[in-house]
Amino acid sequence: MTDFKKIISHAKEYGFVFPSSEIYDGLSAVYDYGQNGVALKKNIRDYWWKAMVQLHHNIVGIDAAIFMHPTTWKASGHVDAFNDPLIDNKDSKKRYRADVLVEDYCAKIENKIEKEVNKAAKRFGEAFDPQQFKATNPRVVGYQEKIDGILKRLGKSLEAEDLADVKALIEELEIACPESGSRNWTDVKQFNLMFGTKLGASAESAMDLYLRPETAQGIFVNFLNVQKTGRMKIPFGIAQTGKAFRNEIVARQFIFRMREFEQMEMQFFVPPGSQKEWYEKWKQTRLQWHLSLGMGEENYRFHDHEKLAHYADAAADIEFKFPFGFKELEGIHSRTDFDLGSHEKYSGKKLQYFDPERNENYVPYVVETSIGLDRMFLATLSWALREEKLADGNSRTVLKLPAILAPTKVAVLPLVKKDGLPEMAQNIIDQLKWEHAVVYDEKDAVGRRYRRQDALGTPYCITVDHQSLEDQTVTLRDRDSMEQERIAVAELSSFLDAKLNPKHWLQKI
RNA sequence: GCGGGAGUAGCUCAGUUGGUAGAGCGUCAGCCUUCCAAGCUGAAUGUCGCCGGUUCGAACCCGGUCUCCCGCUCCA
Repeated sequence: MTDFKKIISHAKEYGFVFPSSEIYDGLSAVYDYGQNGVALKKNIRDYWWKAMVQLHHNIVGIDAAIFMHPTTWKASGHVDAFNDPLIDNKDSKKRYRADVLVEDYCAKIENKIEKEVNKAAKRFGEAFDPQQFKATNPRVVGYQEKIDGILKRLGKSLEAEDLADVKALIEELEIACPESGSRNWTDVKQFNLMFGTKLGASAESAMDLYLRPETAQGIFVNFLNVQKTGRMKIPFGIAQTGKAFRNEIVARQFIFRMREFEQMEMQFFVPPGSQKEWYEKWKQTRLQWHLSLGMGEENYRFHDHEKLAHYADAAADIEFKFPFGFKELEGIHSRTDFDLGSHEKYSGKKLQYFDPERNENYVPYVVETSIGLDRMFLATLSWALREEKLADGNSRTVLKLPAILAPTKVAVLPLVKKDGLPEMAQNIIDQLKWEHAVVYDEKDAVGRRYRRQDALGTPYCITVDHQSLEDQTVTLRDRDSMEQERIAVAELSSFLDAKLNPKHWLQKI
């Protein structure tokens, strides 16, 4: 069994992640978080929120709706960039954008026109008028009419979403696969990476909406609301966590690429010209956040984008070493003024900031940090899961989650379930539960209960024995070292605080 | 989307030339009272992914379909 399969079955067996709607055979690339998974996920989210919002005086949070005005996605570029008519060649197995194939075909005809024009220019010499030649030469006119006809028909078909006609066009023009020369095409399919839905109860009055493909736009459209009501001064940031939806053609690798996923994003607004500096700063700050969890410096690396998205002037990923290799975990993008500028254009509203230091208005530049919460969850889980060989020859399955993220922090175990030990254990739980996630277990030998907690990632176990009744001390067992120490019940709270208070973790950033 | 592999108990997997299902671990109850999973007794849990076909009879053969895994492809 591969490591990755082990992680998936461990996630299911111990209540972290279940396939969605499993009793109906599941739903492709959709997963549910179980009782332990939801706690781990929430702890990751909280840790991020504390680091980003609570610890930065100039970063505030919002929670924007998943539904947004449809024009949002025109402005963001998603309607164009996320919406492609695709066609596959059955022989070469290559996939192309159908409209690009047709446009390339037209470009070839245009080359022919150019050749005719060049030939004529040579023939007629100085007196040659290319415009007149193009308008009168019957061959060139014929070419041009053909191009116009094709593009008009293509435009019409795409507008009407008549994909059958797009295919018919490709067949009529006898367009062949550039790679194989084959004309054996599949039907044209519209791949819209955004999920569509309807707002409004009756069909006539309904409005076409999309589920947001990224949370960032909810921040951009609220830029002025937050800036004004929060009296925010640039540079400042707006943070948000929430679900986003992408209709991925291929969604794979467990929760790594899902169609419904959760992002943790922060958009940082800076004066034009300073974006490079802030981009570098946030790259380092975000890496430090990851390193503070102690999952090994060697498991992270930066990957700078060479091909930039339409909105960016610089972009890098923080990649993590997943069981299937280094993959993107978080993106740091310098988004320029693209988004705010575009929303200005489409909305007709000014999205500018008056900078008292510069004494001028401008559209701020944006540096974005965007981390996939589900990916972070997978990174943590896959890093933490170990099959450990012990000195005595036995082995154990242990989830070495960073203690700050563990779903359960402490298990309290009576050594035996009589003689008043369960009662004392319950008393300890009643003391600790106000601060920490605590569980009780009295079933089976204590060694077995330790191993159960290991598999769930619980960092500490407290065992109550007969001596505890006499002197109010208990055994404290550490998940990672498996070492035990005797500690007074009265000291438990301060011990746990020293280990589990987020302060001690966040100070490492 | 293409190619390969796989779906049997919560998990990992057996299941003979077709004769209506098993193991280990886990779970639950009880006994034992034990500080690192392995003591004892008992119990629950399966339309063998789903639909159809062949057959007297299908977990097994055939067709379809769904889901998952790996590789390609794609990835604003």
